[in-house]
Amino acid sequence: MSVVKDTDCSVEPSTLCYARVIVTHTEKPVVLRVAAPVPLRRPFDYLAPEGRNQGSLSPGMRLRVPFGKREVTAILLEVVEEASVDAEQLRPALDVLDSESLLGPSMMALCNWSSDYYQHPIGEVFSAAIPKALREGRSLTETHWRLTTQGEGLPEGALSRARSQAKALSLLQRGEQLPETLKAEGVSSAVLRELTNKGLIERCRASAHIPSAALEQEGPPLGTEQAQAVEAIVGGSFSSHLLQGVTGSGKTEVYLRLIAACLERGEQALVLIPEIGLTPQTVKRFEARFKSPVAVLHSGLSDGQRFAAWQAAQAGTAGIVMGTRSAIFTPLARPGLIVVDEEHDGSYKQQDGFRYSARDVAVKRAQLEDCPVILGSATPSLESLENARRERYDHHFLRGRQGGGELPMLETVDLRGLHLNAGISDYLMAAIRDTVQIQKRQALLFLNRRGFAPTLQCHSCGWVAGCDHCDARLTVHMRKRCLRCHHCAAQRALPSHCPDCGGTSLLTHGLGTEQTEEFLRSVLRCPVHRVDSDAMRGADAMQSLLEVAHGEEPCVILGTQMLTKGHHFPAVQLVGVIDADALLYSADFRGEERMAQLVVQVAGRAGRESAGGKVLIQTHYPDDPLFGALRGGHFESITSSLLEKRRSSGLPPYGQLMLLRSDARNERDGEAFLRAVQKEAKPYLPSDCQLIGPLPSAMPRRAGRFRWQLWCLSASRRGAMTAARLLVDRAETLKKPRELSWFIDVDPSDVL
DNA sequence: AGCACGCCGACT
DNA sequence: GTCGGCGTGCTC
Repeated sequence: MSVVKDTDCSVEPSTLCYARVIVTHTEKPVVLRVAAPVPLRRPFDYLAPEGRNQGSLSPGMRLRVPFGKREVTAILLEVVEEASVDAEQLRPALDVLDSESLLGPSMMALCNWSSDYYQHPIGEVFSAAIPKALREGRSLTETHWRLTTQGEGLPEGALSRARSQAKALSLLQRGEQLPETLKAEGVSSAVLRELTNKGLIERCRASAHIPSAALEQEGPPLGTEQAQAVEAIVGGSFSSHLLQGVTGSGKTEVYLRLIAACLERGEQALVLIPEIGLTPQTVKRFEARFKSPVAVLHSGLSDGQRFAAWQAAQAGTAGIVMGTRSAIFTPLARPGLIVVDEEHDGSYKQQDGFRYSARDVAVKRAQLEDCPVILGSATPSLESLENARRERYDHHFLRGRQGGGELPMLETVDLRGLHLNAGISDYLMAAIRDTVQIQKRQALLFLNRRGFAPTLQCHSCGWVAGCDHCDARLTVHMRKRCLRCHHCAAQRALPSHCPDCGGTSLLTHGLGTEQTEEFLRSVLRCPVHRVDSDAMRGADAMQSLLEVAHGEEPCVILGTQMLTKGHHFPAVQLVGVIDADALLYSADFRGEERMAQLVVQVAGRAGRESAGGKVLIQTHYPDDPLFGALRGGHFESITSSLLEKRRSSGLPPYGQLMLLRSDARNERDGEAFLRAVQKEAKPYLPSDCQLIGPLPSAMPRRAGRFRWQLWCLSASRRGAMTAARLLVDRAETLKKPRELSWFIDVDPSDVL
């Protein structure tokens, strides 16, 4: 088995003679295969550090290793017998940073699977699973404080003259404590330092105590369907479930019951929620039910907060771990349940770097952890519906609304030939007036375009304000008196005359939330609130809006996509979709699916806690069968007809889609590169895969770069995987212009 | 991604 | 004569 011959060593530098020592002194050579924190798709092999016995090494430990001219923290993937490179090239690792694995076998398997499935560098996958502090080589911090043996031996009433110190000691007599807990009791860090100097207290790691399964409060009684769903899902081993229930049907209560059962088994629950759904209310509802601590993970946390929540999950001290997309890679000491709420939501797909779908990773993880996974939605994705149809998922329905609310009536307004004011027909206007003035309720209007107008044009010469860096028009923002590109950072002052002909008559075309807001303000006496990313800049803007929405005050709430994400609007009686057609015009093959989901989601905001809600959808195509189905409340018939279209075109979920995308300063480089990849890959492509393109993106130039894509559509998963590896391999080997970049997007959420 | 080495232009 | 521009190549 020895791969290093004696003769090799005589000509090698002294450090490499170490290799021979290891090889000749152990029965089997020990090679440590690691993931280095670099964007490379291959692992690196090392020798064990000097004077270290191999028995204590397990995958998921961090190693300090020499890497080129520098030192990095790498993750041990596996211990193998034979290196993938010549033994002379191996260098010994410098140190092992952990006494036990940070991740455990199932998380290691998940990371390896993700790296392979999404064809993303393994080192960057681990960056999603291990917090920055640990990746930078810091040790698993001793987060808690406890009494030393000397501290434990103190007599009753010791240090009574130092009041805070005595207070700290009495708290610690109950057991170890977090510094935050002590601080809340009035113990400062100065006090802790003094006690440390006296040798009475010390830092320690949290003992792996299992959090209490006790309830803070009982839940409401379950309806029949809820009880059936709970009954069917509850259990300890792998099973996957699609929980489909309209807004207000009580999906959350089903999750809460299942989490309670999970905690009772002494296990932890992982709950994923969409990006914008992570309101303090969501967390509060869970915290109000359980005594067990909830660890929260989202993008707004500092490194320290993230590390603390990660540790609580990993050590098992948090019973519930709740977070957005990236939380799916948080290790759990005793996983027992995974919930993906609003599984259709686009924010589960990461749109840059490591382009994973947290929903799909969640299903894989449940399988590896051997626990149940629930995907919940009022409007499931076609992928999940198809999985349910194929009986990969158990399909549970919640049809009734809790608390007696009825599903709102849905009506289309035929816009053809109608006079519009800021996009609003007289019919919709009358409904708004009736709602706020007569009924004294709230109206919610949806318009998926922010700004005042999407186009500015010169009336004299026809000039149109376009972005210098993108193939896009600049949006007029009246409030800030500027023109902005919604696709890059470009922004400039609103011109007073045409830059081409000097004409002073500049017209706006089209409609945005600012304009509709202005119009509504001018004709209505009640407050009009605009909810879009411009108006919701401040940290508490959303908070104060939600306070308004939860009040009884009649008002109009006008907003973009933001409105559809999980918020409760109990006093809303009328929902208006101002421009449903714009949603249908999408160049993406998921346009209709998105539009149907959006209408149903936005409709779900109406009359949630009152009877007789109404939904008006303005469109020029009221005869489209999609609207017919929406009017009839037949979401199922929409999805089955959309699935039929997907089947005939071989698109997901009937075929697997991957895009090789390129991005270059030069207009033609990307196309040439993708064409070369295609030519190289074609002879080796699995028979059930086809390459389409290269095609320019829907917006070919964006932020000064030209974007192209090569489609790969595969009939089988196996074929898709082979093709993905092939495409990436060819793209990596082919020489490319230096400033061209490329990436693969497996299961893209859009093809724009 | 870093971080080297490497070969061509304006400076104390 | 050197400081430094970023092109190219490698990391077990």
